[in-house]
Amino acid sequence: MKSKSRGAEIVAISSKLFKQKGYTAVTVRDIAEAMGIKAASLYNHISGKQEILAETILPVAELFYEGILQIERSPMTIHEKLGEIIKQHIELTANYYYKMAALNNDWMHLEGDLEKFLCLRNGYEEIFRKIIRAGKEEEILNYQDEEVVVFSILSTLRNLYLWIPKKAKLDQERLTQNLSKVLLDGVF
Amino acid sequence: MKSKSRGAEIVAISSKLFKQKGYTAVTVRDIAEAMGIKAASLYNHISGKQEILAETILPVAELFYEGILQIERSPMTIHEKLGEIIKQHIELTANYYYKMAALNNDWMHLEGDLEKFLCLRNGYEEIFRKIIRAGKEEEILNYQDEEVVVFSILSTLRNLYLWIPKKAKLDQERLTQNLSKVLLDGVF
DNA sequence: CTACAAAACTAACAATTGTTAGTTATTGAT
DNA sequence: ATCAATAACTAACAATTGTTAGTTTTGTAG
Repeated sequence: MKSKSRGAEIVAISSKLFKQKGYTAVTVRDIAEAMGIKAASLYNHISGKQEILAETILPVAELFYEGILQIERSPMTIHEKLGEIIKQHIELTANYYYKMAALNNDWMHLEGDLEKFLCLRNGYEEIFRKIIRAGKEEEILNYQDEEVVVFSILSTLRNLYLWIPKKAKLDQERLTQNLSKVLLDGVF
Repeated sequence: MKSKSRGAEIVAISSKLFKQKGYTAVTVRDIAEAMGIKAASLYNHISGKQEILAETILPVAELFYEGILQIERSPMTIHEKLGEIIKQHIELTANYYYKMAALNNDWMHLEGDLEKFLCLRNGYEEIFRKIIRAGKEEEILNYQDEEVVVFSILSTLRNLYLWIPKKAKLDQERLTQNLSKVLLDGVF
């Protein structure tokens, strides 16, 4: 990334396009047109299409990982930790929902940084699972199958990017409360 | 689709590739190689790449829609209906998880049949929402925000395709019970 | 064995892809 | 006003894309 602000602009516009059609279906000419310049001019600011993808995905993946690390180490109760995890997902998704689409759907097209991404993703899931497990051991949570719980909560949180943009009206605090209630307490 | 069984083979193999990389990143030469033939030979059986995508997505989308129509019309309680919806998702996903990936991630690349797909998808969601709403009106379900409930349950069900292949050991009936419990009753 | 249909092949096409080279315009500090 | 850096441009490239035309192989029914 040669310049700073112009490069970030390219990443921002690209992630919008990635959300619509996916990384592979977006051409550098699409990106250039959305920027109002010619395709070749992009290369004054970026080293290639791959760099755009990496810059779209990795910084956000790192925010998620650092966030859950912080939560894990803090002296909160299990209940509070789960609430904070949900809150972090909502906050980060509200700030980066275009990039979240690539993070969810286009990570497999990372070339140089695929391994690093998988470390972050697996690390995140591991910590989340550890908290869910501790909840059962402390007899705070009650479930049959750990995998089902981890899968269903993470599925919902990872899909927030599809949904949050439409619900900007519902403020984040209320959404955090409502979603926590549904995910943790159920609806019956 | 000129022949029947060979065309279905192409669709089956293609959907496996679509799950790994997405429709756009899979070339007809990739598909041909996976079939053990040359790219041009595919065109003895299909009219084009688009037809493969449509044949991957639409039949399964129709199964989902017809299934939920059946459930809606049946004389079950709300509780039973929701259980049946979860069960249908698990069964169809277990049978078609490769195709489910395209249904979730590549539907926007449909050209001729995009509108038809969107009707099926929106119709499905509408019926599901109606059942959730009826549950509250009959004071069987208890939640703050209808949209949050619809979103979180459908997110989990739509992500099953990422997860069911690994859990073939856990039989479908037990999974249906466990998932229903987690989604509807929560974990606290 | 022959004949015919089904299904594979080779070769090529036009269009599109990401990227590079070389050049011109724009901008901001001295 | 000058100079250097920044950022745009035009033109072209090699590779890859989906697809077509024409030909040969394969398999099966008479």
